[in-house]
Amino acid sequence: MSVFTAVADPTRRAMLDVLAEHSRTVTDMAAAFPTISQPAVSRHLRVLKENGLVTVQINAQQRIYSLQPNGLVELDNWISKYRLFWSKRLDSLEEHLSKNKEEGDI
Amino acid sequence: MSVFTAVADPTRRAMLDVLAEHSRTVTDMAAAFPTISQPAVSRHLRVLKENGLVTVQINAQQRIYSLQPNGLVELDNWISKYRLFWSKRLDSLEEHLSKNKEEGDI
DNA sequence: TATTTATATAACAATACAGTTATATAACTT
DNA sequence: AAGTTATATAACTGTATTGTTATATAAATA
Repeated sequence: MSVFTAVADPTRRAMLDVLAEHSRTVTDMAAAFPTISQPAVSRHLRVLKENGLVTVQINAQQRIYSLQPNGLVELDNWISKYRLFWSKRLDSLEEHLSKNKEEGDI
Repeated sequence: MSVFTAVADPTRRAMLDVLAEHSRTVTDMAAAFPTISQPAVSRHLRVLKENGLVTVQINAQQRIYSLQPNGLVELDNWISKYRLFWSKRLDSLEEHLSKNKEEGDI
């Protein structure tokens, strides 16, 4: 699986959002996602871990999961190829707008 | 389906790469992806279109697909929330490195 | 030591996804 | 008009994904 697949799931994206606030144990995460079972939470966390999106610290029986956005850097690098395209598009829009500013005919 | 799911598929990401060079007809795209059938190509293009990643122009029987990275802007906005995190991490790494520069004990 | 707490894994069911072949649709060409 | 070209859709298959419940594992507590 890739980091693209990892963030394709809306529950996992929500989990990253929650972990962005602060690190949490599995039990805390399960409480934050009451619509799914604890095993489902555990498996989502495993996927996030396997893709470098979270790290785990052991504390007695607890596992404390923390955001670790390494995997997102990879995603960001991929997107950066395309960033050029939308800045181009915005440039030509701006150009168009400024050209037609006086004419009010956008 | 979301733009996250749209780019989760490696074939669709490759298609975006190809379209980033220049716009192409479905036949051209099918030629660029000889391992999958034309209907499969058509469906991938449909998914990309539904998620604002490509646009279509009609020319007789041909459909000319072009890169239209609107959907990627959405993805980029989502990531930007986390960009803060890895710049933080890099900052503390840099801090650590400069602190220990003279000591050679990274 | 027996019980409780915290988490992970196994086994399974339902759904989603990507691919296939066959075929429909629409426009151009002869 | 008949045939060809370009693309999309339908129907189906295999596999992946996500969820469930039951259970295993390991550490803390009584």
